[in-house]
Amino acid sequence: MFTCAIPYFDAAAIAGSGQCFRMDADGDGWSLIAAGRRLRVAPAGAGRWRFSCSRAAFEGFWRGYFDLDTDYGAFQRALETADPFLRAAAERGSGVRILRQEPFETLICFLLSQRKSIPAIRTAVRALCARFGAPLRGGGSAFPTPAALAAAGEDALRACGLGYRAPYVAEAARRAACGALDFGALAALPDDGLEAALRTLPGVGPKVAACVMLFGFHRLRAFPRDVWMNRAAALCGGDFALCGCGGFEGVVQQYIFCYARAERAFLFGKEGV
DNA sequence: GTCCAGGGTAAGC
DNA sequence: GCTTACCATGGA
Repeated sequence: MFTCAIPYFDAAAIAGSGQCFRMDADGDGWSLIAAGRRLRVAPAGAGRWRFSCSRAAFEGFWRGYFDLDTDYGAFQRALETADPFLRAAAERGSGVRILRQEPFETLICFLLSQRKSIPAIRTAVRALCARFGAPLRGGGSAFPTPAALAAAGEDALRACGLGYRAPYVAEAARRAACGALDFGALAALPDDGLEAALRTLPGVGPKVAACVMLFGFHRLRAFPRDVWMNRAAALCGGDFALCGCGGFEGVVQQYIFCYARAERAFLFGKEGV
């Protein structure tokens, strides 16, 4: 066990942010599996959080995973002078962090996310991990390796609820397994080069590419445009006033996403979405 | 049963 | 260039 105070960190906000799909409510906290490691996080009062790992594991892995060395206070301060909508979003979304998830897992999750609800995505990801991921001591499974998914076959992927997205996942897994898709090389590319490379994959369009860039490669300029962004932008005269947010547009997007979903009735009317 | 979901693609204009 | 059917299936 390791307990510490963390500013601008809220496990509930992260679990509901839609950037990860393996963080499950568990009693008064949350359980998750990342990079083959299991963790439970729970509030410990007064801005403190309790992690079910050693201090060494926290410092060696989870600190980076939760992006705790990035100053989100600076993002919050920069948004204090933004327009009222972005200010409200920043206040509501404070505590969200851009996780440093594995690129392959992020790619697969957002490939299968298209035209799916978040609960449905979680179900599909759970099925993939249960059938093709390596079991972990103490329960649960790691996210499947590229080789495991490449060998699965499209029918077995469909059986996990992927539907017409099964060929997309199969092809991405094949390219990753054979090395044609080299995540180390991708990480060295500038933003535009990375986006272009991702979009050579079938099933990867502007939105999925932006999600993989933001959540899998920590490119904070990426701004995924989904149905929630379009709805929210319509309330802002067509688009957001992101001037002043140069360099962390993706963080702002997460704030807007959390705000729009949490306040959907207030923002869009009770009979809307 | 109906409707929609963290979209992408290909066909048609 | 921009619009439009269509894609499978789980959840609400």
